[in-house]
Amino acid sequence: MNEVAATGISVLLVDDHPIVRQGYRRVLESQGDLHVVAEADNAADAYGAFKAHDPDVVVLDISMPGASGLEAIRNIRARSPRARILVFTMHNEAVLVKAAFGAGASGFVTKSSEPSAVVNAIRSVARGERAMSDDIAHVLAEDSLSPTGSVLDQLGEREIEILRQFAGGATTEEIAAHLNLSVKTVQNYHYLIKSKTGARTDAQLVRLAATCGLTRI
Amino acid sequence: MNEVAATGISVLLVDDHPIVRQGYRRVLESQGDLHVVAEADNAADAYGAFKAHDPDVVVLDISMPGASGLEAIRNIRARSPRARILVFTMHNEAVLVKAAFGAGASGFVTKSSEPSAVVNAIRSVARGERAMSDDIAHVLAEDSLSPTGSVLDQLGEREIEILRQFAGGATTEEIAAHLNLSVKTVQNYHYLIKSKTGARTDAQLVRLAATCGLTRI
DNA sequence: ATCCGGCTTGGGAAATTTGCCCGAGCTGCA
DNA sequence: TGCAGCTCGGGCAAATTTCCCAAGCCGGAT
Repeated sequence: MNEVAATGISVLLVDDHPIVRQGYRRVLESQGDLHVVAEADNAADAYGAFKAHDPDVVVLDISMPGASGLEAIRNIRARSPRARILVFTMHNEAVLVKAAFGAGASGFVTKSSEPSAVVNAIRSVARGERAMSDDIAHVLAEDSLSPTGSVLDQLGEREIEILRQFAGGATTEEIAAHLNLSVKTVQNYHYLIKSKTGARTDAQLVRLAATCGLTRI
Repeated sequence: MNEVAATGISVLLVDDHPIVRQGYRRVLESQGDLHVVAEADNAADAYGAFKAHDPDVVVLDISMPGASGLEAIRNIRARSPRARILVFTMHNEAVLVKAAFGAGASGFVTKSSEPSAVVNAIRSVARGERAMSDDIAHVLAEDSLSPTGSVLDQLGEREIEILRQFAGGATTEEIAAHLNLSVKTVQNYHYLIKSKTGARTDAQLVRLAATCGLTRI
């Protein structure tokens, strides 16, 4: 195994914007101990690049077209449980953070973070530690992170079905009719799902459902 | 007037993500003829920085918190009609592009563009030419041919901005705070957007925004 | 110059939904 | 047997949505 700790930390950059990758690359390389050994611009290529270069840390933006970034995390972790993945995105929704950690991410920093915070997060993740930026810690703190895995694992069958129909665009009445439930019960499930997943908005719920593959858009 | 053509092109960078600015700065500086003379992380500061440094080109991301990026473009152009503004964002929706040029932008390139395309666009804009990346030209071309305009064409600028933030997961209060509007007004827009687009559900609204490229999931 | 229409901004009030409490029946499991 | 969790719904105050309206502004048409 090539443990490159002595020579620095090798990084695989995954982001769909070329110039953004280019910028990150320069910022990271200027640190001295960080070396970008490969890049990928989509989730599908990410695992191939990971296999080919065995980087110490994968830095990836989960908001990419095509397959979900969460999928990429699961993909890499499933076959290489040692992989250290740092999610680096502009989103700071608790549901996404939990989903990312649930999928196997080692860290989560937002693009609002100072560059120094980002590079420190990379170093932390490379050492095997968990890392997150201050704003993420805040949203998670208010949310009381549950130690269970994927967000959907917290949901029962009924809850998932209602979430699917809701994210698909169905109204509360339609869902109630489809499932032969009272409107009140559907409303309660709606609320329950929100509190379980930490979504504070219907829109966040739809995004969650989409990132979990519950609905396609 | 300090025409700095002989010594290169001075650039003001406006983007709300520190590390992204840092990255752009390094990419641009490495070109030799491009010099980042100032940065701003929000629309409000952008004009101040513009006045203070009189850059040849303003490179700005229109998807920022606070006042809309379009607002910033109008702001700068209103007081300095000579200003050259290059919009640089991940969004590629035709309505946004048209709105940006309408507000006075000189160019529009997406973050999907190759770095070389971006720096060439900056040079073109500095020479007073109009510039846009290939993908933008493509969406504009298709848009002009399409008999059935996008659903988003029915929406005004404010409505689009609010839809984007809503679909991104922001609450009504957050949107109101971002745009300096009353909660009531945001609620009214929310309703207005629904009736205009025919969406009967928040979830449908999010899906609509996603299929129009207003938000990424 | 004037009017018309659309955008933007908000008020008001009724209708609906949310947020969060509760209990009850069911199942599986220890 | 008992506990835990899912499913289902009642209740009720608080918040939001829904829909109507008005006023200012601006651009285009007359």
